[in-house]
Amino acid sequence: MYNLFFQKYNEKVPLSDEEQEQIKKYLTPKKLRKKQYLLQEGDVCKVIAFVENGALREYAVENGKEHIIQFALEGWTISDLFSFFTGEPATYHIDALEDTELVLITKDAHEELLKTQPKYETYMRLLITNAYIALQRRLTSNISLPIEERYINFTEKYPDIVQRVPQHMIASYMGLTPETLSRIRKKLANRK
Amino acid sequence: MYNLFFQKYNEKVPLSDEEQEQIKKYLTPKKLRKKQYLLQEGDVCKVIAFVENGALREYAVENGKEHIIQFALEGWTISDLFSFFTGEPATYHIDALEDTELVLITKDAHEELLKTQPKYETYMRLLITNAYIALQRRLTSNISLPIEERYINFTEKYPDIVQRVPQHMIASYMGLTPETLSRIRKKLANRK
DNA sequence: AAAAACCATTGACTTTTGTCAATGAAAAAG
DNA sequence: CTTTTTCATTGACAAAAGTCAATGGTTTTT
Repeated sequence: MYNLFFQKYNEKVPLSDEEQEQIKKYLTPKKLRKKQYLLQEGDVCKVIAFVENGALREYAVENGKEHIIQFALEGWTISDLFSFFTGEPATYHIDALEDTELVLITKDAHEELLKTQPKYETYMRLLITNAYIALQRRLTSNISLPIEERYINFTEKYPDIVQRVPQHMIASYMGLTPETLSRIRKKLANRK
Repeated sequence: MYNLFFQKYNEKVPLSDEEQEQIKKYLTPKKLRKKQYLLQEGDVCKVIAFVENGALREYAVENGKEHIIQFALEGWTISDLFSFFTGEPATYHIDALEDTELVLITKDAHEELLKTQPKYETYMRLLITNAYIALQRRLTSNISLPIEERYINFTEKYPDIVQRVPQHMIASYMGLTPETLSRIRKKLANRK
């Protein structure tokens, strides 16, 4: 059940068996059906979710339109960290794009782990550092690259997302309309 | 010299006087003249820099054009974290927009502090968490809000940047040409 | 198995943004 | 103090992206 979670954890911070057992006590498994919400805007985000299996999206709704800010496939972590840390209402929705298995760290578990498990703080620090770096690179390519390049980079970096997620959601993630993305794909196909 | 640095540090993680003295040993002060580089693309980023005084920008160059990805005024922290943590060549430039006073944490200092000062890891974790949340909100508004709103939000959130930084740099930060930003400002002025 | 919902593509048209060039004002350099 | 350099604005035009509407093919639901 927690295989992938601990595999990724150990890649960042090697754990002894005892430490692993200790941490396991604080984890909560959860299954989500396709289209089911993990978080709705306005609710307080009470968990950090690790994806063992399946796919999720995180998105904001503005003027009735959905703007996807993140996907999460197996091995990824997803949450509304602002809401999680401040206790303020969430500004994002998170829901499942496929039937999904999650490992949840609740806020209480998070705080206990920080107190009792020094390696958990290191894990969190590295997790967020990596997320920050990835986000900064995404923002940079958003600002500085032409859309064709951005789409090519995306398909090369996340071929699994391209396969499993509808194109209009990828358009949303890139800040485009579905029509525009469709036309860009056509242009790229003709290049060859 | 390190006043603001420790003020911000204590806001995140309260320190005893001894801890503060201990940390001080690892810090390096540095002054930068306007237009001077802290980091050039291709070099390895060896420091995390805290701004005691002055202003910096971090930017990528693509097709001969500068794309600003971050500003840093006093109280802010700036670095190319990807390069800093991996030792790979930096993909960004950082230079001073005004004469600037910095507090540097070198890579060696960083690693020593992590080993010897538990509160330093907490400080880093919180620092990066906040940076991540801010970046995610910026990306969200980039994708989901019309440019007028984005500019208004920017001026409300960072009035000091608007005052101290040339407009064409703010345009760059927003992913626009200077002409477009100028027209947006005109449109907003006429609204009233 | 049939009906409904979802999805990608395309065309015609509108709106937004970028590009190029010119101007005048302000700031920096000598 | 004078000369450059930098900067913001504007106009005319080109390119890019969005909007609306329609089509046909999938997939999902019943």
